[in-house]
Amino acid sequence: MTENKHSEIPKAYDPSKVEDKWYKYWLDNNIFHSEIDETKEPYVIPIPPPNITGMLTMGHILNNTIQDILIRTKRMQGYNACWVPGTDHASIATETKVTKFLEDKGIDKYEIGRDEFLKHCLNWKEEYGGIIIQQLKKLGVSCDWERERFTMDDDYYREVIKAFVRLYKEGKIYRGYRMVNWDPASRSAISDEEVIYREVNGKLWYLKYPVVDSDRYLVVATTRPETMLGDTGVAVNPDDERYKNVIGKKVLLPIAEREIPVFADEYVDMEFGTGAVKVTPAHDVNDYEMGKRHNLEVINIFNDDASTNENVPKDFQGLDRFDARKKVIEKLEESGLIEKIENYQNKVGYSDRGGVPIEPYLSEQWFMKMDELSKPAIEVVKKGKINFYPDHWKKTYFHWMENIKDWCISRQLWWGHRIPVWYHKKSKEVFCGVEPPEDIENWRQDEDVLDTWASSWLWAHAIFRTEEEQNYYYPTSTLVTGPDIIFFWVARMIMAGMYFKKDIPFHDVYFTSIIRDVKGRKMSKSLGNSPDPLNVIRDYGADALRFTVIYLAPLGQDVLFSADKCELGRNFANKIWNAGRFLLMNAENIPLDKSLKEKHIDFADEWIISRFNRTLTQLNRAMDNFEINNATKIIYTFVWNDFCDWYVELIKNRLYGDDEEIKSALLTRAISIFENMLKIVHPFMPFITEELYQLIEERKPEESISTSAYPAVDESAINTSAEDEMQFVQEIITAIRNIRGEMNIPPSKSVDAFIKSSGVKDHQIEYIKKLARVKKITVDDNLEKPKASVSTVLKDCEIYIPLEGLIDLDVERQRIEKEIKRLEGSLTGIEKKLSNDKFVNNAPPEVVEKERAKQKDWKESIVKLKEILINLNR
RNA sequence: GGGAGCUUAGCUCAGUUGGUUCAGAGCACCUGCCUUACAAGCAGGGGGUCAUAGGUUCGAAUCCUAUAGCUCCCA
Repeated sequence: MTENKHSEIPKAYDPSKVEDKWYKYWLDNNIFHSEIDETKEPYVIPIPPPNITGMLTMGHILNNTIQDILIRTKRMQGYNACWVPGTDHASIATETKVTKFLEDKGIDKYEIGRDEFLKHCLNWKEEYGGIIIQQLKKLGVSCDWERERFTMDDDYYREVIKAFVRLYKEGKIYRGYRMVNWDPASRSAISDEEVIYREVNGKLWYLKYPVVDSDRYLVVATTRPETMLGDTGVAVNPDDERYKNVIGKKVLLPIAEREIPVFADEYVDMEFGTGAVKVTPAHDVNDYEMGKRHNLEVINIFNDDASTNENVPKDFQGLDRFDARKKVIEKLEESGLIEKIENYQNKVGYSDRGGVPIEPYLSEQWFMKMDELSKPAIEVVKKGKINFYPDHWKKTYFHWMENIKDWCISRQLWWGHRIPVWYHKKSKEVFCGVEPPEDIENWRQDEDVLDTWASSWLWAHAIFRTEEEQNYYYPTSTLVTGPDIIFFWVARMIMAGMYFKKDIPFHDVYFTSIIRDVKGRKMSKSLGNSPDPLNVIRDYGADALRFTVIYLAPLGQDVLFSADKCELGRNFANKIWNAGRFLLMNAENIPLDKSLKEKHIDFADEWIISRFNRTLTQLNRAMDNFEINNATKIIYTFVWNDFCDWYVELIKNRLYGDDEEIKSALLTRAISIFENMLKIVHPFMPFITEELYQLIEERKPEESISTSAYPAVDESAINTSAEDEMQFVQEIITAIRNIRGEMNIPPSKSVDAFIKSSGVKDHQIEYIKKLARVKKITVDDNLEKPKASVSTVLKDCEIYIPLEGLIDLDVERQRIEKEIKRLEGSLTGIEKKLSNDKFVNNAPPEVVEKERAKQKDWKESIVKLKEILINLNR
């Protein structure tokens, strides 16, 4: 036993005194580090690398808590647990941030040039990029920090380049002049997945285009009047009677003063606007396709920042696209060429990162062919080699995979993996290689970098540096991530795994909930509704936050979170703390003796051991099915209801008795059960459990609960008869407490009880006395109801509490009548059922039997209660 | 337009294979308690036609269909 004075253990658990100490201890003892060990099965989690520009959010808390619970459980279960942490370089986000950072200092990115800018990026990463990692440590996560990776680490960088070169050489990557989603803010292309559509209240302008050699106008409706400067045609539906006579004619495009053709195309929707649409091949995907079909001229009117270029009339050049819109409208209005303006709601694509509307823009980009890459990735999920939790995400996955389009992987940015392609300055030869061409002075490297996801899609294997490590740790075990990146990352990682490693990247994918505020709104900085997790940890403790957030997060459901909900976890931590405090304080006076652990066992001990093993069975099943939320509830119920509410109370009689050996045996056993309980709580609440584990006895310096053996289920300890007996005793105690409550008898006042039953055994009586605060209990199968007593009827058991002078006959009558009414209601239901031949004949015999037994019990109880009612005045 | 998820106590949510031990938990509420682990606590209590309407079944919160409302994804 340790020398600590347990009576000095504070009454309330204070996480701030505990958490940092144990995190340091775990790191100092290298408990989270994994090395190849062929004798052990690896269990591996690749962290979803947070963005280096990011700060810890509640989403990260949930996500990483789940990962930590999984990895800590497996570690204790003897797996070679390896959780690889890291960050991703977040090309656009970081470049935007650093550009802004430099601007604030008066430095222009384009003036200092690429190399200088990249130095600033690295500096910025050194300074700020590790913040989120430091924040994560406060949560207690057991990542293998020695393995921390960054998507721009030299060797990771090389992996990305090697992957590009291989895909290029195998014909999976090509360069093409295409219409892409252009983000004018970052002046870069982005992928389809990075476009988010927002409903906006816009306008629909009806523009009048004069028909050449005629006095009529053709009216076109558009949401983007400024693009008219790039119109090169007007389209109508071939079946549209209204316009049959203008097909083949020309209209004079206002402002630009250009004659453009009117043509027919099936694509045109007769119902939209006037049925005639302006066609701008350079700035609309559908118009581009139409333009190709009809050989229209393609006039690009925008620079890469979406300002108007030299292809528009002088007065209109150099304007931002929204200023250009104003000016076009003004000009057309002056000329009387606007028929009308309607309010119009439509969806506009915005850049996920840049936050501005994207511009469909023609440019030279690099693409990855996805059709063949997707096939094996679809297979492995279909065949169940990879499982999704919740399973229904498969549908979303398949839908996207089966309609997959080529992936635009080039970005016009500097921060990222630069495309390993060189163009010969004279011969225009193209070279692609991991190493640059030898006569580098004759070559010019492609300016673009790769989409960040084209680096992080290699994460599951590229986090391991050597071939041996990849062979041992890959495929990884479980990926825990948000469903919002199912396409960006999960799907692409599966494709990368199948392509580069010929094997799945992970076996299970757990899709987490989305954390919202109490009103169900998404957490956002602008709303200010996102609590800072570090403040929550400071106020409630990391364990409380972890437990609460998991308790609130059922699989596949959103979580409505506010910091004060952490009282749940804090109170639970305090409950565990005080249970430990109780046991340890007793251990100051009662010597512990492990040789006595199996001695002096009575049914209460058998019951709690049985309950523990049953709980463990349920817990294991929940964890196997990734029902982590359910797991917290199973643990909570056992700890609070079974162990604290009942078992701790049940052992007090014996613990305060005279038999020293029994006391020793009992306390040793209780502490041993408590210690096992701590172990199953530990993955959820690592700090408090380590603290208590270390207080229980002097441990060796490296002996942590984190690496202790997880309890195994002992089937033989599951004892149904002890559980039944305990349930009977609990019912009696609850019944007496109920009477006390209803009769307003304070706890300080003890009562006597008469129990008419043949089922109550002598050894149960002391427990009933203690827990129901009864002074004297008389048990007799034939006893008469004592005078002036309150009664209650249980199955095979009547209880009388004499309360001379305290009984209000009306209250007592009402109490009994209410109980009779309740039972009669149940009885009516069951008798209806039993009188139905179809039920009796069709239902399984054991169900019918069960119903009959219930019917009998309730009938008997009603008879007894009625007797009591009749004799009430006696 | 296509798809996914949700609707159970005042609030937030559990409820695995249909069977009155399955109508539950936490919070909130009411009553009584500072009972030598814990007032961040203990004991007791009230509260729900399981969104609506049909259907399958001996039996439906649970399975099917339709409707309404909310959330999200894709086009």
